[in-house]
Amino acid sequence: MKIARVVVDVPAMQTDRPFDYLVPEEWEDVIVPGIRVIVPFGPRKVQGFVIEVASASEVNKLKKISEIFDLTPALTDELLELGKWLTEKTLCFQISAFQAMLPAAMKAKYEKRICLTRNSSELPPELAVLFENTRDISWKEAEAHNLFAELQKEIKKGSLEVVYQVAQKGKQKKVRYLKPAADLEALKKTAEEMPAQAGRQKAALDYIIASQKSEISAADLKSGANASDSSIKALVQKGILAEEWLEVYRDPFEHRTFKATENMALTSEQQSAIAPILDSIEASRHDVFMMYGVTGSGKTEVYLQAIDRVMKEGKEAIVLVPEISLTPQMVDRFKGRFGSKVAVLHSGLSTGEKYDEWRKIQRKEVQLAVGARSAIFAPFENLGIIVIDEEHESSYKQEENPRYHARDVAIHRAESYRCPVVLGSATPSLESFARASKGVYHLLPLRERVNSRALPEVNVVDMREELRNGNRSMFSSDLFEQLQLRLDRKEQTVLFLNRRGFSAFVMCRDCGYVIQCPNCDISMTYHRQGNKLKCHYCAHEAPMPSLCPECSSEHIRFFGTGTQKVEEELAKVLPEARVIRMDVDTTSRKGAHERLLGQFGEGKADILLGTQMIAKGLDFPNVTLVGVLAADTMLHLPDFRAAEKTFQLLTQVSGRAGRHELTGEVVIQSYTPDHYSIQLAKDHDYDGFYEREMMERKQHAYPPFYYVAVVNVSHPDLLKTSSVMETIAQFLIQNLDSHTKVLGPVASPIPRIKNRYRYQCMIKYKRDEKLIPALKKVMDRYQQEMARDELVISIDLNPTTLM
DNA sequence: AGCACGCCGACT
DNA sequence: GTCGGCGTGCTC
Repeated sequence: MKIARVVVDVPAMQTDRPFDYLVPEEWEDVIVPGIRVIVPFGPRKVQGFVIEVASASEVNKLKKISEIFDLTPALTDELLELGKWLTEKTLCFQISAFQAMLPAAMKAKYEKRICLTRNSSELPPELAVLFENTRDISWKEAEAHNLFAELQKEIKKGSLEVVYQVAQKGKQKKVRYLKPAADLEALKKTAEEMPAQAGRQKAALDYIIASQKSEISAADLKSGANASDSSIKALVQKGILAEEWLEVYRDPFEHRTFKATENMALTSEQQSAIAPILDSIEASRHDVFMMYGVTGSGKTEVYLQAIDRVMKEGKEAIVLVPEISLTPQMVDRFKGRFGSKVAVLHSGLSTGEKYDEWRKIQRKEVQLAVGARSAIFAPFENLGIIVIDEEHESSYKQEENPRYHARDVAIHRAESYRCPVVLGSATPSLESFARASKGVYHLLPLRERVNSRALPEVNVVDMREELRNGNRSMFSSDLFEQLQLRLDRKEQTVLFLNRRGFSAFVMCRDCGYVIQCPNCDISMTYHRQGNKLKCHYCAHEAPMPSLCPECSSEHIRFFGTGTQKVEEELAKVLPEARVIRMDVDTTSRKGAHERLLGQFGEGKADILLGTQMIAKGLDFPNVTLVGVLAADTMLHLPDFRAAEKTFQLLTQVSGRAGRHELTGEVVIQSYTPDHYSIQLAKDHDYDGFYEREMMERKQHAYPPFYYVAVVNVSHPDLLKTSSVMETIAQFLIQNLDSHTKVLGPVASPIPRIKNRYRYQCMIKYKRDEKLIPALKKVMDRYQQEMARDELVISIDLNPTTLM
């Protein structure tokens, strides 16, 4: 008998290995690597992935696979290999890697039920009641009745049985279709012979005949022929129509049309950028290209034409975009060029919609997947190119296990398919640009804008100066004048507020007391709606006090600037301006994003005010002014990428102005206007920034000169946390290469979240063979404590944030 | 992760 | 004597 090696859906260190199962003979042909199965595991049943089929096992008492979950493998051989690679690269469980590669709808759902084996009359009366109308009840229901002892007795006796059900979270959507049992001619005859009182039924048949279709959905029949359920039922019962449930895709773009576009003529610069890409497509060569092009230099057109070539060769393509729901304009461009050959995967879709888009890819009904980070796992089997737009974006790094970076996954997959990867950005990450400079990646510069428009002029305003001149408002006189000017000229403005690390905290002006979350060492954020305080880390809420809890002073109020406050302020100083505010509060509802942007695009507002989410990809011709209210808020975060992130953000935001005929201007307000990241962003000088920042990184031994790994420890007890971290740090110092630096341990930048204390230590290394084994050993050493105690240890190789 | 098994304290 | 508390270890 054949043996299947199965990785079970139990994310724990002890079960992070394959278990062997017997393959029942009738399934020998179906059970192949990548198939999901249900297997008995201890007393229960769990889902598992078959990763290998063998002919012998070292274990002698094997159990049989109980059920098959897939007819076609959920994971291709390539993805199975990729999963193994992910496991090693990110130190996650194999099962977590597999699950990360599949849509959430495919995750298993478990239910424990109690089932009647014989007759309810055999049960004691208090139990018999529960099984009066049903043969099985859920365990939870039984638990609620508090009849444990009785249940246990009956289970032992055998009149009741515990069953473990395994299902999938997401379902396929099915729609009822009706099909004539005979051919059309016969149907015509049947319709004519219909008794006179069956008018509705005849109408339905006539409608089907007129439609000329061999099958018709029940919904169509109801609305088109005004047929009722009863008349349809009658026709089915008479055997005239046959009922059939067919799978349909949920279409997230049902009510959208996309304007078809054709390849555009390329500028000479675009041509020299695309030539080497086409070359490596033709030669089936794996190359990584760093397409470094200023905003408006036409990167997307290059992607589109390279993809077009790939598709003409019968191959497939993946395009990653930062967070696609933020840039409907991007979807439009791909859908416009490739129409129904595109699957879109992004967070704005429901799990069901994502599942359907994924299955289009699996069934090879599309050749292009456009999506956010996880779209990198699109189950294509003949990839011809992978494009990562805005390559520097931090959202390409997953912040939960498996902590992978989509760029690394892309390069690994492209190696297997011997196809090119194109990284595009106006502000490449230092890591990628350094590789391009060294010749590891091919640099493709696009230095001109397609429409030859000059980049917008950027003014940096020193807010300290404003304060000295007696301007205490959040708008500098320069920004205010410019705003006024746009209003007069009927042009639009984008106002950007970077809220990170700068939300509205509440402080007492008399004693300086700042209200903090009782569970987290972080100040609470003031929310205007409901006059409430909220903790952004644990969602704890508290009413806004009218007196200081510390000194009972009345002078307690909120500081800092939120978008709501800016909106109020705008209403005061520019009452005639129409403002659209975009932040978490106004965009939480589905489709709110598109709606608000649509309104702004139609000119229904003068000012678009928002947070990070408006920094990306917006392209409105009438926007001629971009204001950045506080440029330096994230400059002071404890993060070695702070300067890089600031530069990227400012450059990106500036790119929103004057993209078309009208020239644009940018006003950046800052309390540290001389910082190089701000000054160089003002001059649109990426090369200058790159050189300057590389010096900093070299001096402080940060990436790209060193790799960084961070070990995080958290526990409800402070002493426990620090002592575990200390032990780990000592162990690492003793067991790593002598060139490797172990820094810390220190308390994390946010020392406590949800009543758990947090410590971390940073490892800087160049090449250290001992690192992964040492980290594995650490996890191994603490696995028991992590399972029993509340200890959590997490490891992030190449973190993008240290918070 | 679940779940069973097993070894100690406080009860009818 | 037994019920049930949770620490320990296993799952093909």
